[in-house]
Amino acid sequence: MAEKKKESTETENSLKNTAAFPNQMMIPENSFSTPNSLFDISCDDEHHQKNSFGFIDMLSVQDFTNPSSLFDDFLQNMITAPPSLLPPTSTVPEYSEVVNTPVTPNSSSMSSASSTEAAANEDQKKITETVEEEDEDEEEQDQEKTKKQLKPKKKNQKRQREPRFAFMTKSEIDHLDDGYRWRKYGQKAVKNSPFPRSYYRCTSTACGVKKRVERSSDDPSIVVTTYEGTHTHPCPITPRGAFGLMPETAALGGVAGFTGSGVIGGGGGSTSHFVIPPQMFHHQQQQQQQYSTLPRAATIFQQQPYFLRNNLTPPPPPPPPPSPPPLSNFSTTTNPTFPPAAAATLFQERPFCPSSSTSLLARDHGLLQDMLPSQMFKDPKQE
DNA sequence: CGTTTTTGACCTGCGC
DNA sequence: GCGCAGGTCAAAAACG
Repeated sequence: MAEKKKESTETENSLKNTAAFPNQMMIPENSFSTPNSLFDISCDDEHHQKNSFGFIDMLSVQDFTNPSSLFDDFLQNMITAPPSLLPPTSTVPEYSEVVNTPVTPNSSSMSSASSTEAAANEDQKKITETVEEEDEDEEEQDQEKTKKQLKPKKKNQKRQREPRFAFMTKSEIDHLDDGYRWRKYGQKAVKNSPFPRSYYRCTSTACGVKKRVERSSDDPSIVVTTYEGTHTHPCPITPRGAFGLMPETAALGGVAGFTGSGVIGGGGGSTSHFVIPPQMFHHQQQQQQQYSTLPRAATIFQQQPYFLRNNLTPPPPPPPPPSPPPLSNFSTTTNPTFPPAAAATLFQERPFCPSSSTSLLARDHGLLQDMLPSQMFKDPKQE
């Protein structure tokens, strides 16, 4: 009810504006419309070189220094990765992001992971500088929070930032159901955008995960969701089957509730594809093996196209396939019993696959077959 | 009646 | 120091 009210008002707003996410890019809808493009990009050497850390690049400006975050392993990989695999920072826009697989006009979606906005990036930089201080202050700050209403905060205490993870979703629904329960605690008008930004907090006690939801002023149909923090509890919605891993992975360190790239089908005809860095995902996979007896989830990453990260003009999209399986279709229809909004189809990025694409593909196939249409796994070259 | 949303006020950080 | 913008709080209202 209330949500619908809000929805309607924001939808109204959405008709008016443009221009709030200059740093965010959309990918042409057909750029990933085929399995071919979906899976081949990651193995392209040139792309590989430049794209391997696309997501990482983006996250590198995030608060991966937070020792309690799932970015720990991720960061380790970052640090230990051969320098040659790390793209020169100068070539990577600060606000790059991953966008993938938009599908249908109404239910198409895209994901992005980024620090989302200039402010966020600034924050992250500051975080990096002050992370040690923050670590020490964490407990103190919790106490501080309780007092803060009545007493002024310490001036020298910088606000703690959790790792952020943002993605864009093409959806009519602002607040996508990701399986967790959120309580709205604030709403603010955003400068240069007619759309308000909503602030949500995980309702679980002791779980400080926050979520910001705002609608892109560039494209009102796009909802930008920014997660901040790490869930410390299982997902309250525990769908059976492949998606059962969601709560676990989330509890094990998935940023703010989703475990990787995936598809969220909003109840109202929206889907969201989101992506996490491969290292992160591998970490989670390992964790899953340790903790989970549930079926594997489909796990596919999608490599981020170079042009997306570097603000380049996208190359002409590949010719449309004879009958490309609409990604949105499988994401919203292949698991009818699963809460659509909580569904997650994971896309695995494969930055380190120059010579092992076959085995990786095979592995992915095993993971993917849980939920992707069989034609999705056909080797494009065999077609 | 418990939970969630709304909303104005307040706080903080930053740029000028 | 001041103003602005983002973020948060909490009382009140709405909802189930």
